[in-house]
Order: sequence, then structure tokens, then C-alpha cells
Amino acid sequence: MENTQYNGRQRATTAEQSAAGHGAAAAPPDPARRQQTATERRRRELLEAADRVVLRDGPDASMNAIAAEAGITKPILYRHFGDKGGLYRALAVRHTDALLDGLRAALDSPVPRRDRVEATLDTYLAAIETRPQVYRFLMHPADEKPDEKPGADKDAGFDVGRHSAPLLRRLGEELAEVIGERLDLGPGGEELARVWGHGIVGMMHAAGDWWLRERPCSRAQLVQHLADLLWGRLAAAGDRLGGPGF
Amino acid sequence: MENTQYNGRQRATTAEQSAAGHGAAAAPPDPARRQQTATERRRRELLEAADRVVLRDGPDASMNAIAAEAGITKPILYRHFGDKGGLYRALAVRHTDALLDGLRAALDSPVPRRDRVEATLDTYLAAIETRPQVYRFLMHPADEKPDEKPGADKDAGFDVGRHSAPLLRRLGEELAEVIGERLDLGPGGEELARVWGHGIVGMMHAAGDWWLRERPCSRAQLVQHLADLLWGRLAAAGDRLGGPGF
DNA sequence: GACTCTTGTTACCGCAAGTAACACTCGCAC
DNA sequence: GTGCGAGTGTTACTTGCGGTAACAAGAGTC
Repeated sequence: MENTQYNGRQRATTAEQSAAGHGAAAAPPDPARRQQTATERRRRELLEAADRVVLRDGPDASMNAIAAEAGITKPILYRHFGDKGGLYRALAVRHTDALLDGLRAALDSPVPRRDRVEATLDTYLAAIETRPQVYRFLMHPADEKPDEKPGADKDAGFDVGRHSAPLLRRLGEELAEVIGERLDLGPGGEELARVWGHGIVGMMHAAGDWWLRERPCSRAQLVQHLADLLWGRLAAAGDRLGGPGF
Repeated sequence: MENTQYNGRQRATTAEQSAAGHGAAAAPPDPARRQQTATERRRRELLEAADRVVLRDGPDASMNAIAAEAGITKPILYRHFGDKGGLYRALAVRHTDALLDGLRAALDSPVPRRDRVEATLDTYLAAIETRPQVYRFLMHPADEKPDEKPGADKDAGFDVGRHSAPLLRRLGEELAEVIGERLDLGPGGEELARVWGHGIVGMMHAAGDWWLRERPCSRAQLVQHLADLLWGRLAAAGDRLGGPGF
């Protein structure tokens, strides 16, 4: 009976099997398939509710709150997503997919490489700039914000940090792939591309995070600075005073 | 009475005041000062116990577990560190300080810049390689590890991710400072140095994280690859096929 | 001996994650 | 119609964690 496992995928699979089971792949009605799409639609609605609540409350969003926003109660959330991590993951892939679409577009634009790199950086930074709440939710664990009456505990909150690494890793892998297929890096280029993919993503992320918090300069300027860094200006810069070995 | 605030610093301050209060700055005994050092020693012992438990249990370390390891109970942990975040922060600065010492040494070595950069990268990577548990604790939110009987909840755990960003930011600031004071970057160099500091730290972190997990190459090779990236090899590499604007 | 300060305890609160068990409502078979 | 399987939804509960209040005991001070 598998009664300890609730999740959408499990049920969807069952539905598909039964659909394939009684042979008919009839076009218009097909109850099983219709049921499946209904489930998926519900799932999307729930995800949108979760999105709203996360955007509003930041990472201090409890399952109860999300369920309330969706107009239902906790257990059905658990039926759909298994656990909080499942919900989070579903939410995350939505946003990451959207971000990745933008990045791929920038990465594929038919302009010189430097411009392409700048466009990619700018796309990422624009994304985190225009939707900082989403960004914080995805990447950031509720940095201490000094509100909330002392009675309420400021703990809990989505366990977010626990999943930021996977996101960065996914971005890194994607970038690595693009680098690998577009640049001729000689022998061992595969490996090099992967290192660079992850490295560049990390650079973008850390710099973006800091920038978003301190806003020390314009976005365009940040893009220039980072592109300069990638273009080897670190190697080219002059020393300031001259220690022993310069 | 200030009964809602317990922490070592508060009490230490009080002790100092009373010491100054009744005048005597007597050298050998001085009860207040002795008390203070005793408190600090106790604090260190607690931190070491916490360290042990974190190293053993990974980030799923509860306050109860830490207290048990230290041979005491929760409330005194709270008296010393205020809340879990406080304990974490104390633990974190210990380790970050140690790491920073190593990095500063590498950054200050009297060799050509490329070698210095490589030494810095290697120092960081060596640190996370030799103490991955510490690293995971500091930076990483308990990536799903598929153990633990399903009865035990795999949630909670140190809230770790919630503080990884501050650590990276601190590293970034430190690196920025060194860059700023050693390189001549022309007008606006301050800002540039900060961007680079955070960017490089992010690069190091993300690449290191990925490398630690997949071990796709030797440490030395990773260092080379990253240094190459910083040295502008991305700009110099040849295209593979030639899209429109290459 | 009384006073204070620190260390330590037990026993509790509040809260969030996650579950069990039960109730309603369709659409479909016979 | 009646039965029934699958989904949706509920209330009420357990467990475990962070955090705190209230109290008890040892050590130095007057």
C-alpha cells in the first residue's frame, strides 16, 4: 500500500500506468489523462500560492502559512510535495528555469565574446536586482533581520540555505556546458570548462550578493568590473609599492 | 535586572566594572579578573565540545546534543552564547580566523603575483580538503544525506546556511583590502578592489565546493585552472566553430 | 551567618514539521 | 440506483527543537 509515501510524482506515475494499461489512447476524453492534468494544474496553483507567500513573508514562510494562502491545510501540501524540501525544490526549479532561459539567451547572442560575457553577467544581475525577494529565498537563508517581536521565534523559515548549493551547482554545470561547446580549450578542455563554469558562477553569485546588499555602484559598472577581472586585468595591474619579489 | 539577556560579554563587562570599582588593580589575585578568565576558559571548553559534536554529527547538531557532549545542559549554553546563532557565530569566527591567518600568509609571501595567487587558492583548497566536515558545517547546509531512519526528522540542524553568506562576505572584504593596498588600480580602484575581492572569493568557493564533491582532478590542477581563468585565458581562448559575430 | 555571583538543574512553553484517521465528492461500473 | 476507487479536504495529534523561568547548590566576601 506504500502508505508512507505521498507525492505528486508517485500518483502521476500510477495514473500514466493505468492509462497505458487499458490500452485506449483516445484523444478527447481519456479520464486518466484528464485527471493527471487536473492534478498538475492544482500543483501549479499551489506553487503559485507558495510563491506569493514566500515573496511576501520572505524565507520565514511556514507550511501552515503557505497552506493558508492557498486556501487549504497542510496535509494536502504534503501530499503534493512530500515534504518542505520537495516544495522548495519545485519552487526553485521554476525560478531557476526562468533564469536559465534568460542566461542562455544572453550566452547565445551573436556578438563578440566580451559583449556576450557582459550580457550574461548583466542578465543575472538584473534578475537578482529586480526580484531580490526571490533571489534571497533561493540563495539565502534569511539573514538576520532585526524585526519580529521577541516572542515569535526567528528560527525555522524555509531551510532555504540547505538548497542554495544545488542551485549554484546547476548553474555552474550549465555554464560549463556552454563554455565547453563554444570554446576551443585544447586538451583537457572539458575539465577546464567545468572548473571555469563553476568558478564564474561563483564569482557572479558572490559579487552579486555583496552588490545587492551594499549597492556600492551601478549595475553596469559592476558588470564592467567583473568582466575586467575575467579579462585578466588582475594579471595586468601594476603593483603599488613593491615588496621583495615584485 | 535585565533578566532576558544572558551572555558572557554582559557578565564579563559587569566583572570589569566591579574590578575598577573597588579600586584595587592588584597584580596576582584580583578576583574579578580571575573570574573573567575562568569564564573565558569555560567558554572555550564549550566551544571545543560544540566543535567535536559538529564534526561528528555534521550539521544536524542540536543544542541538546552539544550540551550533552559538554557534560551539561542547554540553559548554560544559552547563558554563554545567547542563542544558537551566537554559538554558531563563535564557532565560525574561530575557524574563519584560522583560515584567514593561512590566507594572509599566502597573500603576503614574497613571490611573483601569479605564484601568490596560486598559493592563496591552494591554501583555501587545502583547508577545505583536509577538514571537509568543518567546511561543510561553515558553508553548507546539510546537503541531503540519505541516511537517518525516517522516524527521525532530518530537518533542524544548525541553521547553518543562514550564516554562510556572512563568512563569504568577510573573506571577500579581507581579500579586497589586500588587493586594494597592494595593487595600483588607478582611479576608482577602491571599488574595483572590492568587487574583485568578493568575486574571487566567490569563484574560489563555488569551484572548491564543486571540486570537493566530485573530485574531478587534483588540487594542483584545479589551482592552475582557476589561476588561468584569473589570468585572462578565457579572453584568449579560441572559438570552436564560429557563430555569426566571432 | 547573610549576601552575591556563577554554575548548574528540571520542567516547562511555543512552534513548526510531519502524520494518522476520518469525511466528502465526484465519475464510472454493474 | 448501489458500490467503489481515487482525489481533495479536514481535525487532531505526535515529535522534537529552540528558548526560558524558576529554583538549587558551591565558593568567595563582608
